[in-house]
Parts: sequence; C-alpha cells; structure tokens
Amino acid sequence: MKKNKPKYNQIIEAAVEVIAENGYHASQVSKIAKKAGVADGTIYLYFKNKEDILISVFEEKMGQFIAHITEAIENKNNADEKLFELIKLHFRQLSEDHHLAIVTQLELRQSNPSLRLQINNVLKPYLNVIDSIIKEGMQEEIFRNSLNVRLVRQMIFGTLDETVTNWVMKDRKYNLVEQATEVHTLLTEGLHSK
Amino acid sequence: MKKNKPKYNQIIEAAVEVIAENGYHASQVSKIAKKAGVADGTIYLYFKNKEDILISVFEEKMGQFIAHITEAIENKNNADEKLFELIKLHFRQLSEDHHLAIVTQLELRQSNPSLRLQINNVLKPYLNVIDSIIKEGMQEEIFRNSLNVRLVRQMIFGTLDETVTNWVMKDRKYNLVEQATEVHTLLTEGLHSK
Amino acid sequence: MKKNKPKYNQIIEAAVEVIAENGYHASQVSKIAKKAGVADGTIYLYFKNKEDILISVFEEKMGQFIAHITEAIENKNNADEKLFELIKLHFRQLSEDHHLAIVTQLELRQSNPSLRLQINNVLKPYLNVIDSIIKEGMQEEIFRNSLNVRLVRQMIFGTLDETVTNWVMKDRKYNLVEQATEVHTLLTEGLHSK
Amino acid sequence: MKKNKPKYNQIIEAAVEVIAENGYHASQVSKIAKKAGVADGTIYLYFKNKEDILISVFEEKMGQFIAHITEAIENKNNADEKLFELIKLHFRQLSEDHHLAIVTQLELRQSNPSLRLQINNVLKPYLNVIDSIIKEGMQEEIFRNSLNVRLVRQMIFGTLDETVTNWVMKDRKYNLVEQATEVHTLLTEGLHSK
DNA sequence: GATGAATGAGCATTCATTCAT
DNA sequence: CATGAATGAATGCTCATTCAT
Repeated sequence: MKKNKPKYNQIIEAAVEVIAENGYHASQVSKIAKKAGVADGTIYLYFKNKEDILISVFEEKMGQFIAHITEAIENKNNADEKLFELIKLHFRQLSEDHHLAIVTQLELRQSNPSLRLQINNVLKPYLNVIDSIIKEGMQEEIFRNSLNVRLVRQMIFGTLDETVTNWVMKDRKYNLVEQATEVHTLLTEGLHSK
Repeated sequence: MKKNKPKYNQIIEAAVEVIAENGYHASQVSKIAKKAGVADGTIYLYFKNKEDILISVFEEKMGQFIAHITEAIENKNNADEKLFELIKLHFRQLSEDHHLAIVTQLELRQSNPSLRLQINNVLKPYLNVIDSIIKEGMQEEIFRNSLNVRLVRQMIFGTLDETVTNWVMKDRKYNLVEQATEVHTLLTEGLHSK
Repeated sequence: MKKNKPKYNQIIEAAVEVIAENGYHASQVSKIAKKAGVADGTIYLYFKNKEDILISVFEEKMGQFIAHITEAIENKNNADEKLFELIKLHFRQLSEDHHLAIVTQLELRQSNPSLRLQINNVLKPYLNVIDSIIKEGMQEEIFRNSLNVRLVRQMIFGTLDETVTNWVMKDRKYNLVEQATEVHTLLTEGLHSK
Repeated sequence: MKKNKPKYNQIIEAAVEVIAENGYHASQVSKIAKKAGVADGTIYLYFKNKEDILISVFEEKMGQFIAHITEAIENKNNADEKLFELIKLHFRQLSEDHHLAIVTQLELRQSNPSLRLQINNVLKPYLNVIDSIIKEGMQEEIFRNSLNVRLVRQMIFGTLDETVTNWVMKDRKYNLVEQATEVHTLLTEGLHSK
C-alpha cells in the first residue's frame, strides 16, 4: 500500500502548502516535488498524474475531517446536539488549518468539472452524515417530519460552505467558531419570529 | 458606448455558449470569436483580454438577473413575499438559461482568486438585495429582530447556490422551480418542529 | 506630387518623433497616424507600407542633410577645408536635431537587411560627396596620390558614424561639434608622430 | 557549468547559422531548436529567453574573437605592429566565418537599444585592447603624444567596422584581409601627403 | 480624398509527463 | 526505487493592412 510510505505523505503535505501559498494554477508539479524533497519523476511513482495528487489531497484531508466529526457526534444524545457539534467541528477544523481552508474553499474549486465530480464523491460520506442527522431528527420528532432530506442537506451544507468561504475571503479576520451557535439557531429556528 | 454595439453582445453570447459547452479551460479566444462570427482580433476591440470577457459575461448576465429580481420584488407587500419571489426568480432564471447556469455554477468558479474578487463585486448588489429583505423583515417583525444579517444572507445565498449547483451537477434532471416553496419554508421556519 | 501635400510632411515629422521617442519596434503605424493627426488608413494614401514611411523619412532628412553639406563645401578652397567643413556639418546637423540623431544612429539600424539596402542607396550621394573630396585632395596633391578611395571613404564615414553613435549612446553628454577639429587632424595626419 | 554541456554549444552554433541564413526577425526559436537537434523546450533549459540566445551567441563568439587577438598581439614588439596585427586578425576572423560576419555586422544591429547596451558590454574588452595599443604607442613615441584616446579608438573601430560591413554588404566579393596593410597605413599616416 | 472598424496570420514560452541511467 | 534532463503540444495577443462608407 503506497499510502503508508513516507514519501506519499510528504507529497500530500507539500501539495497542500504549495497550493495554499501559490494558488492552484501556479502550483507546478516541480514546485510540489521540490517542497516534498523528491525528484519530479518520483511524484509519478505515487500518483497517476497531477489531478490524482489533488484528489488524493482532498481524500486524505477530507477523510480525517469526516472521521473526526463522525466520531465526535456519536456520543451526542440527539439530532440537535449532533447538528451543533457538526457545525462547530466543521468550523473549528478549517479554522485550525488555514492552508487546508484556502485549498478547499478557493483553490480546489478552480479545477475542471470532471475533477469536481470526483471531489463530490469524496464529499459524499460527509453529506451522508448530514443526511443521517436529519433523519434521526425527524424520528426523534425534534425536527419536523415532513422535511425533504436532500433540500435540508443542501441548506445545511450550503450555509456552512458559504460561511467558511466568506470567512476565508475576508482573510479570516474574525472568529469562525464563534458563529456556530448562531448558525445552528438559524438553521433550526428559521427566520420567522414566533 | 461599446456595450450598445452589436458585436459586443454577439461576443458575450458566444462566450456563454462556448464556455458552457466546452468548459472554461477549453474555451480558446479563437473559438469564441468563431462562434461570434468575428475575427480573433475583433475580440480585443471590445475586451481588454480573455479574463475581461469572463467578467463582462458575468456583469451583463448578473446585471439582468439582479435587475429582474429587484423589479419583481418591489411590488411585494412584505419581506416574506419578497424572499419567496427572490427564491423563485433565482431558480427560474437559471432554469430558463441552462447555459448561463452551467457557466455561473461551475465554470466561473474555476477562475483565479483575483478574478473571483471581481466577480464578488458584481455579486454585491444581489447580496445587498438579500440584506435589505432581511432588514425589512426585522422591521416588519415578520423575522426575528435579533438576526445577524451577514449570517442570514450567507444562509440564504449559500442554500440557493448549493441547490442550483446540485441541480446542474445532476444534469438538471428535476424541476428546480418547484423546490422554491420548500426552500422558502425551510429558511423561514427552520428544522425544529413546533 | 504627393510630397508637396501637407499631410505627407505631417506624417514624416510625426514618424521621426514617434520613432525617436518610442524606439523602432514600439512605433506602430497607428501611433504615427495619431501624432500626425490623421486616420490610420490615410497613411496608406501617402505611403506604400510601413517600411516605405521609414525609407521616406530617411530620404527626406538625408536629402536635406546632404544638400546642406554640398552647398557649404562648394565655397571652400581645397579638399582639406572641404573635409573639415563636412565633418563639422555632419556633427552639427545631428547635434541640432537629436530626434533625427537617435533615429539615424540607433533606431533605423534595427530595420531588416532589405530595408538597410535601400537606406544605403539614400546614403550613396553622401558617400559620393566624400569620394569627390578625396579625389580632389589627391589632384591638389594635398592628399597622398596613392589613396584607395573606397577605403578612405570607409575610414572617414566609419569614423564619423562611430563618433556620432557613441555620442548618442552616451546620451549626448558632451559637445559633439567641438570634436570636429581633432577628428579632422586624426584623419589627415594619422597616428604616427613625425 | 552549463556552458560545458554539449547542447549549449549545439544551440549557439545553430543560432548563428539560422540567424545568418534567415535574418534576425525570421529566426524563430523553433527553427533554432530544430537545427540544433533539440526540442523547443530544451532551449529554455539553457537560455532565459530568445534575447538571451542572441547575447550568448555574441558573448561566446566575441570572447573567442578577443582572446585570439589579445594573445596574438602579446608577442608583437610595438604599438605599430600590434595595431597591424589587430587589423589583420579582425579582418581574418570575420573572413573565415562568414555566418558570424553576417550576424555581427548586420543582424545583431537590429536588436533593440536595451539589447544593444548588453552587446556593448561584451564589446568593451575589445575596445580596451584598442585603447591600450594607443596608449602604448604614445609611450613608445611611435604615436603622437597628444592623442585623444577615445576619438582615436572610435576612428580605428569605426574604420574597421565600416570596412567589414561594406564587405559583407557587397556579398564578400573581394578579399578583406588584403586590405589590412592599406587600412593600417591610412590610420597611421593619415591622408596628407608629406 | 479620408476614415477607422475589422481582419487574421504569426510566435515565444510553459509545464505535465517520460524514460534512460 | 529514485532521478532530473528532455520533451513538444498548445494558445493569447499584436498590429500592419484593407475597404465599405
């Protein structure tokens, strides 16, 4: 398994840094190789091509991201708490690794639609986590039982994603994690006064 | 005023089509020129460079998009109706011009960060429209008066954007406009059962 | 005769200025047209193509240059005085019109060899003037009678040309005309001590 | 040291030939690469850009040219003999490599002023050699002691340069080296009969 | 004669990928 | 396994010239 070899991870880490620092289009394979301390050709012993590096970056990082969230919400008692935890961790993890935040929110979106499809596959487990929270909430009758799961998931993910993107584009000038409570309330209570 | 000259619009329309059909990175200037029925050099009488074509496409189309929505919600009686109208028109306009939908939801996101800043400027008036609806809703006491306008706007825009992007990525297999009511309810009522 | 029409001269004068200010390769036809106050297309009513403008510039200016020198040396009594007068006027005329000096010494040399051949034709009457001074000097027995006219002419012209070019390249920081006496002595007396 | 690699020299030699045969402006990088037997991209492993090829051509060739002359005049006994040797070698070296002669006398002069400055730097050691001969001649009292070194150098270099250029432009129809004696006499004895 | 909008050929340079060592 | 020199396809933009008005 190539993924356990040290150079594989060196290249992944180098790629995140290079992309975050230089932007997607200025991230030549040779630059990643240099930062990883390997020869250009060595890259191709571990990755099929440049696109494969990007997908792998996302897979590795997103895998950890999701594993972390999945684990954390297991202990929570109900859908409401789980949703809140998911929001907090979504924000916290990207706050703590701003290179990763730049790469996921800005740079990776510059890829072509075919690459984006693959990225969506990587994202799917995360969307499934969101879906299961929604379903659990309906079962627990904490959430309304008539919810369209797909639409709700798009609202939740769209809101989180847009919030993080704005924060990155505003140069991370404010505290993202502090927004979690308010975002949670908005999603659960809606805009209407009662 | 160059924008009134017919070739300007020919090029804009050609650009939308070419980008939607071929993707951003496979959209050579020569391809756009050919589709527009002008010489390559003519492009540069109307646009500073290739990036300028993209920005102009977005400006023109987004300008109409916003103008249409702004006008339509003027007649509505309260924030709730305005928000609903905005959602419907956001969905309807992109439904009716699927080339434009592809370009705005997928291709334009491949641009570099500098271009994205300019795109954000074009988007700003639209976000302002959303903001004013939120503020009006608070004044009318239809919406809760403690809302964080920026966060709410991010929730609304993020939800609409994610919804349209998913619809485009699913090859527009279902009716987008029909989702408007449900999305409106989700945004205003939230997830919680009452 | 086109040369008597005012626009012809406007274009010639504009061309000298534009080339001197921007350099040969940055001197687009449109720039010359603008400075001359005519439309781009109008240039082509007076000149066959861009190269023709350059040749005409050189013809016009060199014509005056030679006419002036020819006239001035007519009154001189012998070859020695004529040579001295030629040196002085060569230096003085280029000193007094530094745009022309830049164009003839630097910019026009960037032209292609075919153009350079035509420029040499324009130069020929000037070289003939030098030749006739040499021949006269031999007849008058002021100059040695065994001189190879072509070589002497190359020495004289080469020396003047190199001197002016150096002066232009040194940003005309010293007085060129003051060098005339010394150059004349060098050419006539040579390097050897007697 | 890149200059010792065979491809570096292959490209230099190819560039001289291509420029001499096609002229400066018709010498595409791809043409040079083809003649050198390397890929287009390989050029850029050895040279910064197209202009850098030209400067390097001149540096390499002029370096040899000057080294050869410097070495040869070392053994000569006085300034007079040294000057004569310099003239002979200047003519002989360009005679023997007519591609180089075309490039230095015609094609390289088409370069822009910025490039010309760099070429002048390459030329400087040669001008210094000429200067030192002049100074030695004055010390040895072979040359007049009141000579203006700069002007004399301009006379010598200007004469040689103009002589070679004429010979190239006349398609090298006569023997250049045979002119050396006469040119030497002209420079040292001047035009005046004694 | 005069205009200036339109034309379209032409080219330096980058960089992902390969493969001989 | 690892290297890094070599490859060569691919494209945005300029500007001299034309010609309908």
